[in-house]
Amino acid sequence: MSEKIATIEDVARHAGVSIATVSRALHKPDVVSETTREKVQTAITATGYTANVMARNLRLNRSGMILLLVPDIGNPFFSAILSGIEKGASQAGYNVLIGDTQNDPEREATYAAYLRSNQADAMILLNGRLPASLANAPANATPPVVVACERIPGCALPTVIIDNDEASFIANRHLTDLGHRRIAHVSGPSGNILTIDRVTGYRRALEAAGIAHDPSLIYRGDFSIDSGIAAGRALLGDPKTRPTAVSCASDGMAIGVIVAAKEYGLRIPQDVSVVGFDDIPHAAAYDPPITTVRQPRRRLGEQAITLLLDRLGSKGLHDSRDTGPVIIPTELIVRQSSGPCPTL
Amino acid sequence: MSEKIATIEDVARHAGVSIATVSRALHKPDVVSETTREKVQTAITATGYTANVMARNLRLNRSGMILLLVPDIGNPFFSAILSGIEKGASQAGYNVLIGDTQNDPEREATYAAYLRSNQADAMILLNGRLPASLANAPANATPPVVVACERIPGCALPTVIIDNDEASFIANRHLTDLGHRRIAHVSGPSGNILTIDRVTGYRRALEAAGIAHDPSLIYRGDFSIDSGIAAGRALLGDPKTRPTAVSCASDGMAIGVIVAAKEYGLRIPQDVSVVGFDDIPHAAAYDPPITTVRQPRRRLGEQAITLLLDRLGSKGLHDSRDTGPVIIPTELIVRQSSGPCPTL
DNA sequence: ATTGAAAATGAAAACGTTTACACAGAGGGT
DNA sequence: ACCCTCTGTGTAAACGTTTTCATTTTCAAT
Repeated sequence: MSEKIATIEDVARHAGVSIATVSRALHKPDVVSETTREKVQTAITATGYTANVMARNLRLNRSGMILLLVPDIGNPFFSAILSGIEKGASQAGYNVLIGDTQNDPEREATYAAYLRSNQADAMILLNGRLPASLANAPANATPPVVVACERIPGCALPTVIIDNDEASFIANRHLTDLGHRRIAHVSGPSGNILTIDRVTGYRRALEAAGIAHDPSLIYRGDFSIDSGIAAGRALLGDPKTRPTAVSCASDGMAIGVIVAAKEYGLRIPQDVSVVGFDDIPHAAAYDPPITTVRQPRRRLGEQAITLLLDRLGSKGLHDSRDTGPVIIPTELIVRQSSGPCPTL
Repeated sequence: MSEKIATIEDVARHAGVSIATVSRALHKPDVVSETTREKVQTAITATGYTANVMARNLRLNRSGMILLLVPDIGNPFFSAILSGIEKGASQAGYNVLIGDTQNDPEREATYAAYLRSNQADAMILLNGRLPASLANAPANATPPVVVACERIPGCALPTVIIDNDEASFIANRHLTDLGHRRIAHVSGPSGNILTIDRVTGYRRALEAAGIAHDPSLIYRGDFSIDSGIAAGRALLGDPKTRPTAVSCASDGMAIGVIVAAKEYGLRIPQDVSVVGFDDIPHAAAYDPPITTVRQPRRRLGEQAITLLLDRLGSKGLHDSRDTGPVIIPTELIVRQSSGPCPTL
């Protein structure tokens, strides 16, 4: 009595037609006669038939799966991006398989192999590193891969990013505009392209204001709250060398810097201004609300999947002559963690 | 010159053996002779062969996919749970397909159909609702489904949860122990089982302290920061009726309540104590650091996948006589948002 | 009636695997 | 020499679809 699952053959037998007709009734209804279509329809409901997707995919040589490589699902930063991608993908009939790479190149390679083994039709990279198997792709037929979130230097794949350099420039210019001249920067981990671009923007802004670069004012964090606390303690401990403003490469680190500042009894923004990056939901609810660069993460995800679907839609030869990356605009959100430079 | 992908047949031809032997060399190495194994091995590297997973899955009638239904990927609350599940699944050779249901029963049904159509071997429910197709499953052979995060009343499926009632009881007893007698509760949306259980714990704690229940002290939120702000404004506006403590069903709402309290110039915890729920990373870095119930989310995910893999491992008949849900212990983390009841 | 095109259907090949079955050769015991 | 067991391999059948191609049916125009 073990409920065997119905196959297309069961439907065919039940409807008194061939399996080919059943298949056609489902996928090319216009080519099959009204009456048979109905017979098939009733047979389907009678048997409770659901097409075996794997068999179909084998035949069609596709998987209906889009592979999404993220460095860490646990990081809420990616949540909204995922959400945007998932929405677009499911509208187009694709499923999104999320691969958590933990920044491990081996895991990245494992997942990238899914493309070859037909487990995925396409891939979106959120982790800013190109799996080795893609690195030496022929230039005239790029694989169906889109890079999002972090640009990969020297990589011709379609890319969607924000202009980190410019966004950081604007955030730091906001501080120089407020009269600050001793401005520290808490960056991301070294090697990270985000880190590099945001440091560049920071330095450009200071230079534009005629401020000499002081390497001791750059603290290397890792985007986490804890590293922000460490940065704050390191930068704000000595009243003699203390900057009057700190720009951070993430909101989490900005929060950490503020926590450390409060430990020293410093008031934000009267004694020290702090700006963050990303505009996570908690930035607005913090005390004080944090001035930050809003990064439209959902939009970024949507753009990425749009780019990919375009790519998949137009089957055929694909030139890697890239039209340049798609740039999602950012916005400086001024809240109360930044204010005029205190007069000494 | 379009790089055709190598099949098992290419390997066989290249190695001068049959495809059966190639397959065996890969999956049952002990049954094939040393020399042929080597020949096959070199042939594989020579051709760059990767097995077509879809063909294998069709043959084996499995998908290697575990479907994970979440109400909203965009919600960082789930991030750590996902992460725990993903870890366990990938160790066992499964992939995790995340289905974002947006709390839409139709989408839930769509995804649940994946089980029938062989797109997924098993399912984990994080959304606290049983898709209709599973509701009337035969009692002696439950489908390979595990419920996590929210228990589903009257559902015999394997379940892993925290004891929300008891956790909420302990959080609120913490407040009564501090001498508070007028304690408000900011709950989740109505109908939600988490809401119900946490309200129950709240009421039990007050009752245990001999405090009469006052329905006007329960405010219905939706777990978000904004709803917490609204709750705070509603509860703390009138000095005459103001509670001295507020317990919240999420950390986000606790943050919102604190934001509102500060608007009224109230000090935390001198004027009003606030406790949260979940222990999200931001709870510890808030000002003041928030007393809350730590929910080991990663552990919860790990338990869920463990349960599921057990279930998958022991193929055969499965009795739905449930051994009762697995309960993950919680922990009250006392920080500085809660303190003694102010003497009037 | 006959023809011929158009419409509807069925038979069978393919997609790339795994595996049940059969079979050949190699020893080892009588 | 014979039989018997092992070991290693190949043949071919499945898995459930989609689709090409050929065939049948329909039906309007002669």
